Amino acid sequence: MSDTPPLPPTLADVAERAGVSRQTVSNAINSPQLLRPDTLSRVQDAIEELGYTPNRAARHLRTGSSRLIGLRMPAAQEYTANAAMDRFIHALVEASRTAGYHVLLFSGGQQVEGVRPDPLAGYDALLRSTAVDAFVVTDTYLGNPQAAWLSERRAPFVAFGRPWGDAAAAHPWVDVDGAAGVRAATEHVLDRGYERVAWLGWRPDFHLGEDRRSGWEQAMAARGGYDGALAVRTDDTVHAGMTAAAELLDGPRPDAFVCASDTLAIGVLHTLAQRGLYPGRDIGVVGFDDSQVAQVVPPGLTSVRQPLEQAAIELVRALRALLAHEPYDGGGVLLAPTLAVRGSTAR
Amino acid sequence: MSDTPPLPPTLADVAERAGVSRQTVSNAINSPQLLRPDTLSRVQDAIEELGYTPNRAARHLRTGSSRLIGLRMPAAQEYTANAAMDRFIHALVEASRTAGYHVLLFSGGQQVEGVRPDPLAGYDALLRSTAVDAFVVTDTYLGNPQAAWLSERRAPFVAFGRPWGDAAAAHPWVDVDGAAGVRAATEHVLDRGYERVAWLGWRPDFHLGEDRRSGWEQAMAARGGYDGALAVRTDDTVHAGMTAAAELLDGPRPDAFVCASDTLAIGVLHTLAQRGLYPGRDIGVVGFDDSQVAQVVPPGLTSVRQPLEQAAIELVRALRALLAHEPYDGGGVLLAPTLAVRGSTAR
DNA sequence: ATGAAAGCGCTAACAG
DNA sequence: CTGTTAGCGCTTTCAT
Repeated sequence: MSDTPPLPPTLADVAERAGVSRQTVSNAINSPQLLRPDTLSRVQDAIEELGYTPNRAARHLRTGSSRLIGLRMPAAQEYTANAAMDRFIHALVEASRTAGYHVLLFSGGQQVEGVRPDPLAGYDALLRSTAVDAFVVTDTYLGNPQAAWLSERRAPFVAFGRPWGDAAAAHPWVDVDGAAGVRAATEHVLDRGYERVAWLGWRPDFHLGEDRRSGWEQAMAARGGYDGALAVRTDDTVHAGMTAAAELLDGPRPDAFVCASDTLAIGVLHTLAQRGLYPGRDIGVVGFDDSQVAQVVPPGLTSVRQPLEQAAIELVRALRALLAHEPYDGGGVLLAPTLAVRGSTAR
Repeated sequence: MSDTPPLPPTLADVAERAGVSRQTVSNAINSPQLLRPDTLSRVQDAIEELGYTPNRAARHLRTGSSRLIGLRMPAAQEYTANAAMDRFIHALVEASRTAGYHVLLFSGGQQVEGVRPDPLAGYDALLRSTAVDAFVVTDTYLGNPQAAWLSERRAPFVAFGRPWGDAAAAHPWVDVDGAAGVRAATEHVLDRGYERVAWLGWRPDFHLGEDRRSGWEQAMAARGGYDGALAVRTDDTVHAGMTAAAELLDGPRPDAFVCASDTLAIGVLHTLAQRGLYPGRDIGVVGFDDSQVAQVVPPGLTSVRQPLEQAAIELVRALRALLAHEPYDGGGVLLAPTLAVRGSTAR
């Protein structure tokens, strides 16, 4: 470990070995059709023998493209079941790789007690230093300034999440149809023989939550079972889910809960456990996100699963179009979720 | 969205505005002590006004440092409770940021059916293209070729995980003392009044698992309760945990389980649920990793928590020393885990 | 089809 | 303390 690593070979090294000029090597890599077959293979052999890979800094400096996509990494939320970030990041890394990109992670800076972290921190510096070619923005709730701010600076970005309520938004986006997922979940529960299906959702200031709620309402109305008293909106915590479930069970007596998140659904499971009720057999429960928690908690939590791998592929596709300066058609991509059925809806 | 974004300002722009040469601006950024206070503040004002940030590609090309740390992102393991990656990545991003680094994520390539993915894929290309300054390597089980391979090429890297059994390994590492964590967990269980404490671990070919097991053995022996029949080694799946727990309950009748992972502990909870036994009150259960699952599953799973934030800080510290070519003292950093106590060990 | 020259933005070395 | 010069490795004209 004492001496320094050998310097990687450069274009010039390859050129010398192949007996051609540096430009010819560059062409062999970037425009191979310009070379005569024999020259090309001679150069390729030299590249192979030397283990040559173009220097990214030089290429970046020259072409202006870093082949890096920026993604802001939010702090892991503990004591919730929102564990989808893992899967999304991996999917994005994979999808980026096939397009010749890597993912650069950054964070919004230290969480200071009482001070709301600046969601723009990080974006600006990366943009001005040309560290990334584009961003993938994940938290696009209404009022989040990122999209507007990035648009203003004409920074290339694609959002995972619709520009809720912002009709003026003019950036590409990919999202999952939560309403359809909840509708399918509600229909599944009704098909299983549960009748009084409650909705356990978020406070109405999130469009995302209201969208999901509409799926429940549609399914219930279509079967003639809609009852507004069966819908509750609360915070996205296990404790809030527990409390809301207890109140519903004491009031309008639902026999199933469709929830806006796995976190809320877990809250329901807590209340059932306290009352000696068994998920599935006694009360049906459905979550949203197909977290690891849903997958392993006894007896298995039925949950709406987002197609994150597909979403990542669509995001990268949109990014490539954006970076190739293809005209943006103004539309987004809406993907259909699936339902992972488990013990909590087994009667 | 039609015209191109304005080009970021360069050193020359700042120099012109401040009425100095480019080099002086560079000095103002990299060696401010060389400038006269008034010149410095004039340059700083110009930087501020123009919103200048050094171009990373140019800096990288010139200095040879990308200020990027490479981390391989493994695929999320579904149907397990091993959700610590999220937390670790965020911690690493945070720690890197304070040191002026960003994290570049890459993956080992597509998982092909039946073909074991090459753990070296990705490392080589990033190294030769000088895309990253160093790597953080996370899966350092014995027989994993990454460490040896990287050492051989003199690639700077730090491992999160000890070089188990490889006495020749000469790279910096940071790890968590699993044995101590399990020992504390076992003592906690004994203190709570459980007596026949079983060990539910992994197959013995992983040093990591044997290390954790030794913590259980030590604690049991110290209290005079050691019984080899109470130890089981199996695969790290929920199902294996279920089966092993059932067999133990039918055989040597333990009244508590200390497990090598939250995944196995969840398996125990499944078996308890099937038999109408209540975690904590009837049978104590402890997991390892303090996953989201442990945090939210009713009635809460007591679990050994790795200090990942601290680990990330130590990893970055080691990385900085390595990149500054400080002599490596040959030692590693071993961190003490904590125990998150929850309902599954409440009597 | 191949080669020569220029320059992306920055910093290290040196001159004033 | 400040300015000049050179060059990191690559790609993009433009000649040949």
